[in-house]
Parts: sequence; C-alpha cells; structure tokens
Amino acid sequence: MSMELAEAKQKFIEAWGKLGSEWGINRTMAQVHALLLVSPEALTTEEIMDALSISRGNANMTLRDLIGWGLVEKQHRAGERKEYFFADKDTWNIAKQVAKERRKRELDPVIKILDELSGVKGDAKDPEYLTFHKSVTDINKLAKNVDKTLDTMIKAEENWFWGSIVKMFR
Amino acid sequence: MSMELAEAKQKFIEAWGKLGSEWGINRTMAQVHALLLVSPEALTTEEIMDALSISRGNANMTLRDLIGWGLVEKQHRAGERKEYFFADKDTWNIAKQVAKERRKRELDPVIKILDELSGVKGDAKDPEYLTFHKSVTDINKLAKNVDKTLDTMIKAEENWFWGSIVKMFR
DNA sequence: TTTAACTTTCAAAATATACTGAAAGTTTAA
DNA sequence: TTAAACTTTCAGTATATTTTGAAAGTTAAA
Repeated sequence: MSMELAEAKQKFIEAWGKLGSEWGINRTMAQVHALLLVSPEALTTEEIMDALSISRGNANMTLRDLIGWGLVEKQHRAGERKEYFFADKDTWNIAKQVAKERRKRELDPVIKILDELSGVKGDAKDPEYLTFHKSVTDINKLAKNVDKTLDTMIKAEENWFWGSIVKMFR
Repeated sequence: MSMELAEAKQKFIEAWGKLGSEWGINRTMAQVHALLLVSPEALTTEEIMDALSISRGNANMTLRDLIGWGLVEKQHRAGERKEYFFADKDTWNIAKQVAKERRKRELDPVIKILDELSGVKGDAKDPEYLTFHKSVTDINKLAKNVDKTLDTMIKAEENWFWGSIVKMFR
C-alpha cells in the first residue's frame, strides 16, 4: 500500500517542523519553509495560512523571518496586488545559508566572549583559575575550528566539500 | 583593569547557557555543565543549587540529564553519604558526546522518515510530485552526508579530525 | 482623491517549557 | 531496626515563547 502524495507532504512538513524545534528554530517557521520546499509554485499568504492552519499575523511574521534567513523570497506578478512567496529549492544553498546565519548570530558572539575570557589572568598556583583557564581556552579553540570549517563550507561547492570530507574516510 | 575570576566564571556560565538555549539545550542544563567545567573539584547538589540559585528538584533533574548525555558523572567519597558531580573536562570528548547523542536522538529519526518519503511513488508528469520528490531526496542525501561525517568525528581523534579538515583549505 | 485589496503590527490570549518545594522514597551508619 | 542524611518525584506555579485577530497602515488602480 503506497502513501498518498498529500499524506507524504504532511509527514515531511511535520518532520521538518520537529527537527527545527529541536535545533532552536521555531516550529512554524520550519513548517512554512517545508511547505514552500515542496511547492513547485510560489504561494500566497492566504494559501500558507490555509495549508498550515495558522493566523495571518503568524504567517506574515514567519515569512518575514524566512526572508531574513535568506531562505525565501517574495515574488510579485504583473497586474496582481498579492505577494507570492517562493523557497530556494537548492539544498546545498539552504544548508550554507543556515550555517552562515547561525554562525553570525550565535557562534561569533560566543567566540568574542571566549576570546575575552581566555585573556583573564590569574594565579598559576590556583586550581580554580587553572581549571577555568583550561576549559575556556580549549572550548575557544574548538569553537574557532568549527568557525573556520563553516567558513569553508559557506564558500564551497557541494561536491568539493563532501568530496573532501569523504577523503577523510580513506 | 582586569576581570575577577569570579566574574569571568559568571560570564562563562551565562554565555554557555545562552548558546545552549539557542541550540535547543535547556539553559539551566548548559549552565550546570559550565559550572562543573570550571570546577576543579566535583560539586554536591547543594553547592550547585547555591551557585546557580536553582531548586533542589531542578538541580537533581538537570544533573540526571547531564549524566544521560554522558557529560557528567557521579562520584562518591568514602565515609560520605553525599553524591558529588564531576564533568569531563576534555573538550573533544564533550563535542563527540554531544554529536553522538543528537545524532541518535534527532538526526537518525529524521533520516528514517526521509528514507520512507523518498520512496513514495507518483506521477512523473506532476510538478507537485516532482518538486516534493526532488526536495526530499536532496535533503535526504545531505542528511546522510552529515550523518556520515558525525560518525567519522565520533570515532576520530581530535588532531586527526581537524588536521583533515584543515587540509581542505589548501 | 477614493476605496478596495492587501500587508503589517502588536496587545492580549494560548500554549509550551521550565522550576519549585514539600512530601515520599532510599540508603547506610550505628 | 531506627533515624538521620540524603535523593527523587511530581503537582502546582511561574516564566517564556508562540499565536491570534482585529485594527492600523499601505498601495495602486480607477
């Protein structure tokens, strides 16, 4: 027995929403994104509200956020007042865009604080200080490695990036 | 003017808590973890409650979760009833542990659903179906690449792993 | 201009998540 | 055993986040 397309879309939207919420992205935002990802045509606010049973206000704010993340764009059509919303379907672009934004919004500010805390001086005989200093500098190094890797990813082509990763298995 | 150790610790705990909450980890849990990371000695529930101004119940649940994530362990001392809690200070172990758990809890279930949805058959002339199928299979491929990379990371030594990544820059 | 179509805003309500604290449970030393 | 020392549980409360919907704002065709 095979799954209906409509049912499959619904499952996809739910799964994407759940994953998003587990990773600090608002569930509705992830669901709207998922809906647009499986829509060949751009959708209106009205259609999105309908498909996901959400309010106009919620749809509007969520779409604005998605545009802010660089994942969705507005389209307008000649002779129509309505705005249409369309999602970039290129998965690698999506991944890069999300990596880019989260790096900027969350990782970079933390690295700034870690740099500052790494510089805190103290008594080299004090275990309290030594433990603090070691943990902070180690985490700082790790965070910078992640940062550099994300930077590479953001600038990279998909095939090259995963190709290089795959070489690590050899 | 240099920062006090106590103030620096506080900043670290706050920064770690904020980062955690942005990445789907409970703020208190991240803060308890941070507190233990900068403590040379294992701490009691009482000391943790005091340091972070949290209740006994909260401390207990949070510590249990941290143990479940493999980031903290209980210690007991001869002749004492109290339990002491100690965090692994090896940053690479921490990163691997977090990667391992999130992969198991969140990524793997999504890949399972994507595998299922990738198999949904439909009309090759229907743009609705084609768009759905392309998005789902593309995301599935990406998720599997991430999965494989995390697997490599989990099994790897830090120097080898970042060394291989660094080679990507050359 | 007007006005209808459409978008945006935001205070209030709903929901989801996290926390408290006291009571119940457990353990171990005596 | 007892009982003090300690841990765990969980119903109720508090807090944080998300959502609603109606009013205000904007736009463009007539």
